[in-house]
Amino acid sequence: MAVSLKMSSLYVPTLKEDPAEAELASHRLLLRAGMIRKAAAGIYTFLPLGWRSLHKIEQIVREEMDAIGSQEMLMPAVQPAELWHESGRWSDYGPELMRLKDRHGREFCLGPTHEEIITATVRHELRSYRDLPVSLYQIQVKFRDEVRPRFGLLRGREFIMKDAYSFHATQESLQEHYDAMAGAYGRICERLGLEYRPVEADSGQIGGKITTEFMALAENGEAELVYCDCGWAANVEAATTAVPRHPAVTEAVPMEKVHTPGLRTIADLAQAFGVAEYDTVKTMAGKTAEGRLVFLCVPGDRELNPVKAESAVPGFELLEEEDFKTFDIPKGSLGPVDPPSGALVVADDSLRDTVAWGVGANINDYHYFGAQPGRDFEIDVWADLVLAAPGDGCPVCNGTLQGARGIEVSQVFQLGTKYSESMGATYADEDGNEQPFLMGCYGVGVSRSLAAVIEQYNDENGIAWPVSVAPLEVAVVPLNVGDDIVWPVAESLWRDLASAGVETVIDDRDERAGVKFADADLIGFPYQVVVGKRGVADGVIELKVRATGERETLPIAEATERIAALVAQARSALA
RNA sequence: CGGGCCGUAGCGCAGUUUGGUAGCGCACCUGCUUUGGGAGCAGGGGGCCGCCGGUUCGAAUCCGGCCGGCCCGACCA
Repeated sequence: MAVSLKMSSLYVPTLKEDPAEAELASHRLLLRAGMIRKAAAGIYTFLPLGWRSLHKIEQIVREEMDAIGSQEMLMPAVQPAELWHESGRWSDYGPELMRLKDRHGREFCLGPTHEEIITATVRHELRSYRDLPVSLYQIQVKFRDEVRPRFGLLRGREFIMKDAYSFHATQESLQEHYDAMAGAYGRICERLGLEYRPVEADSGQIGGKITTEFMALAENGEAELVYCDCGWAANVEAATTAVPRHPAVTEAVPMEKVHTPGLRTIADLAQAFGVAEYDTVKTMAGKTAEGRLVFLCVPGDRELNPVKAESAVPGFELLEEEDFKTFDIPKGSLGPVDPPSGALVVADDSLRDTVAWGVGANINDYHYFGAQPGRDFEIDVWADLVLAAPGDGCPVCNGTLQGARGIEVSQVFQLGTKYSESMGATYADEDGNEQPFLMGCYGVGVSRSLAAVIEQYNDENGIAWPVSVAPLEVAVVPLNVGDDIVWPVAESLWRDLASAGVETVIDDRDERAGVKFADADLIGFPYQVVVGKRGVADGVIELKVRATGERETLPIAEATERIAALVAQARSALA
């Protein structure tokens, strides 16, 4: 017997009008369909239907975790400050870490993630290489005090996450589990019905991390990514090898100084002189942690990737407005020729073969054309600096990259010994020597995934759930509740479907047909069974498939079997 | 943290410029009619106009402070 519910007694406060605060489809529809309500900025209550869908996502995650041998547990949401001091993150994490004190003045934080707790838990019990590997996970509420919560569940402060942590003696073992996790994450996305890409992700300030993000493709996604038909994909910030689409200028010409009054941008410059933007070179100014001035040269049509800039120049930061005054350099006319003394000049690898550069002259309102590296100026460091973009060549095959936006729904990480070393979590290896654990961590944004699904599955009428995440699978909609012919037919269909193992709700409210149809489409029940006078008189009901809008007339006698079969088929397609 | 905007009934909004004691639509309650795509008519209930202070005979409206929210950016990932 599966779930059978009555609309009349379900707490589903649907809204006819769009809430003013919601911009994105997922946010708007979660509110309108009565699935969530806001309690404070970035903090939401899950109402019964929202909770049902959320729970289904959790269950899928749980099954996939269990399938690769990770074990479920539960850690505290409130964590003592001492552990965060040990790892160094009490000071490193910044204001996103929500800190609080108990009545005795002891310091705690709300867990934004659980590396500290898990490492502290395990370090006393896992003593030998014989105990390894171990993989543990939990599904739990997390808190990050986001500067600017927005987009409903996509960027909340309180959110539900599955986080897993693994401990290994060898890199091979870590790699093996990491691969298993990545496989599980792919299956989770598939079972949620998400169109997704695993992408190479930002390796961050701490180099050498191996990490993959799973991106649900969405117009409104926060992340920009590039991908190729060959299967390679990357977050633009992390795409290490952008293969530019424009050839180098290989014909040397004399350097020429030109007056360029008022031309501050590459676009202005290119237009005024009738050249392409990629035939100029853009120079961005930044500084090192020590305050040394840095010039970064990229092709005129390209954006600088700040993440890459930082790996080329440790501690790199772009200049603020005041810095331009401090260094006394003309914003809009910067270039590598005669740079201010002491400045470090870095140029993008893609400019190596270009011999005629159109660059700023470091004199207000003047530029040089035809400047040649080695003849007219020197480059101190060559590095990969540009932000990858659609149209670039694929670094693995001969293809051309395409662009997309995505929502990061999950990420897998090889942490190495970062936490085990700082927190003294070691085991005895085969020779009896103490070694820090090799660790991996793996997160799935559960509540965020719910929003991501809706971003991909909605239309002008509401949500059109994939059956695996729908709060309920079938809605039986009797058009006239009081009718003594219609009602018994509807009620027995409802009971029979439930007996057949289908999650079914009956809309027993004394509402007009239009209201019921509108709510059913808004909430997005995948299959809607319309029972009306007209049909029942002919011995039939009407089945509507929410996703496609297709309608089919079925004899009452065959309806249960047919619908149960359709649901079963839809389930197995996402199993 | 910068820039823009907003807090008036459960929701969406008008009223604020020009001060005179609060209104519209939806929702809710009652009755009648209606009943296959968000019904019609009639009647009704619901407001510390975000909070505090000031100006004034009188403040939703003017002034100051605070709180909360939304959008863009910065930040974060």
